[in-house]
Order: sequence, then structure tokens, then C-alpha cells
Amino acid sequence: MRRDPMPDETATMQIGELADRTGMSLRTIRHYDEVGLLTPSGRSEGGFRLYTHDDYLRLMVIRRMKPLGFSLDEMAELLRVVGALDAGADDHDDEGDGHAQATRASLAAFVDETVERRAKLERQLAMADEFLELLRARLR
Amino acid sequence: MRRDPMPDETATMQIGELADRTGMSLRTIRHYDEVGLLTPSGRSEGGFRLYTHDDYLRLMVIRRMKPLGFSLDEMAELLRVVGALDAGADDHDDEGDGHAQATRASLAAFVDETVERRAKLERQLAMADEFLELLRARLR
DNA sequence: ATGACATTGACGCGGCGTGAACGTCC
DNA sequence: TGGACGTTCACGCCGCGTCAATGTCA
Repeated sequence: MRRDPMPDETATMQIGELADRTGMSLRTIRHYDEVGLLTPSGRSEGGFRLYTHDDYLRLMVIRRMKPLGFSLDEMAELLRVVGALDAGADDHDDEGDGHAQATRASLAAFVDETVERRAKLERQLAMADEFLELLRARLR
Repeated sequence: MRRDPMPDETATMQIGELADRTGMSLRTIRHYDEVGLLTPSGRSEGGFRLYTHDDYLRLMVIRRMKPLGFSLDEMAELLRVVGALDAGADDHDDEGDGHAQATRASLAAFVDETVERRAKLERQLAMADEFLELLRARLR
């Protein structure tokens, strides 16, 4: 009934290592815990936050979302939706389950939002270029 | 001794029109006044802020800088430098004036900063794309 | 016992959003 | 005289940065 091969099945790391590997600050990671965006999978006896590889993956997803300007709440919601979709991935063939339907729908909505935000990012890049032109013109 | 042609030399507008034309909120424009980033060129008898076309241009420059994530203080400083450079534009040929030299130098520094920030924006765009891929993979 | 690493408060800050109460007047 | 437009407080919010005092132990 095992699934993964076996390399370091239960390996965990503490906040410092997670910070190094993701490039996020300690404070940021703790803040994500405070608001429930990224809750450590465990704690040591003494109370140290312990993060698994999955936690790491989750944080990397969050990191990729950041530039799009989603609020922490929105990120949490999106991750919840994706998770729900994965959880129900082993459903029977075309078993209606309108529940999963709704999940897919809201994910699709997120995709649309993301596309819009991506477009905005591109416009910002264009503005940045205009600005650079402007500055360089001054320098001759 | 006139310089500009003559269309509406002294025309001014109040904050609402400026907001419409630049796409910035009233609150934002007022805030820029509060912190000294964009001070209205005049006030009406009753105290209404009056903006000139130059004020409009300045705000448009600010707007283009925003995506780069400069702080309001940095923007003010940059605009000051550019202004100083323009003011001294009618100096004699190669008149040393090490003062203007310094101004050009700090402008060049700003250009470098801007290039870096632009690069960061591009990296963010790349992350956004990675994220979109990720989402779409979930949707099949 | 020491140092590297962690913990929980708690305050601060930038850049506005959002009223409320009130004055102006393109 | 009314309505559209403006004014000045002033508090609120988000996403952390930055101490400070203290505890843990990969």
C-alpha cells in the first residue's frame, strides 16, 4: 500500500531551512502560519515548527502566486480548491458528483482571474519600458 | 519672450478631472499632495486644488513609475533630479559645473535601478506563467 | 555551558480605502 | 437653493519588518 519510493519519507525541516530553500523571510513564513495560509505539518517537542516536503511545495506555489497580487486569503482559497480537486481525483468514471463540478468551475474562475492579472503585469512592464525611454532621453 | 504657442496657457483643472484623466483615485492624488509628491500648482479662492497641464504630466510620470515599486520618496527624489537637470539644460558648452555632473550621475544611478527593477518584473511574469501552467494542468 | 536556531508578543510603516462632517461653486 | 464637486480629519487594513525577551537543541 506504499506509494512513494522511499527517500526520506518522513524528513522534516525547521523554519530556517525552509526559508533558505524558498527565499522567503522567517517573518513571512511565520505570518503565513498566523493567518493559516501555510500551517507547519508538525511541531517538535519544544515547539519548533516542522515542515515537510509537501509544505515546501505549497510554499513554492504561494511564491509563484505572489507576483500576481492575490491577497493571502485568496491564495488560501485557491489552494483549498486545488486540494479539493486532487482529493476527489479518484472518483468513479462519470459519476455526476455535481460537487466536483463546482470545484472545477471555481478553479476555472481562478484561471480567468490569473490570466487577467497576468495581462496587467504585462501592461506594467510596458509602462516600465516607457519610463525607461523617458529617463534615457534625459540622459541624451 | 513667450515660449509656448498659446492654447490655454493658464488652463487648470480640479482634482476630479485630473483623476479621470490619469486613472488615479481622488484619495491617491490627495495623498500625493500630503506627502509632497505632487503639489497642486494652485488653489481656488475656496480652497479647491487646481492642477495645471504640467501637474498632469508629472502625475503621468509617477503613474509609469509605480509598477516598478519605487517608494513615494524615491519617486519624489527622481523627479527632483530630472527637474534639476532640465533647469540647468541651458548652461554654456563645456562649462565644468561639476554640480550638473553630479546630477547626471545620480540620474544614471536611477536608470540602473530601474533596469534592475524591470528585470524583476520580467521574472515575476515568468513566475506567473509557471503558475498558470500549474493551474491549467489541474484542469486537465 | 555555549551558540545557533527557534518561539511568542507587540509596535511600526507604507500606501492608500473608506467614512463623516462640512464648505464651494468651471 | 440645490446638487455636483470639493475639503479636512481620522481610523482601518494588509503584509510584513523589526526589536525584545525568552526558550530549545538537527
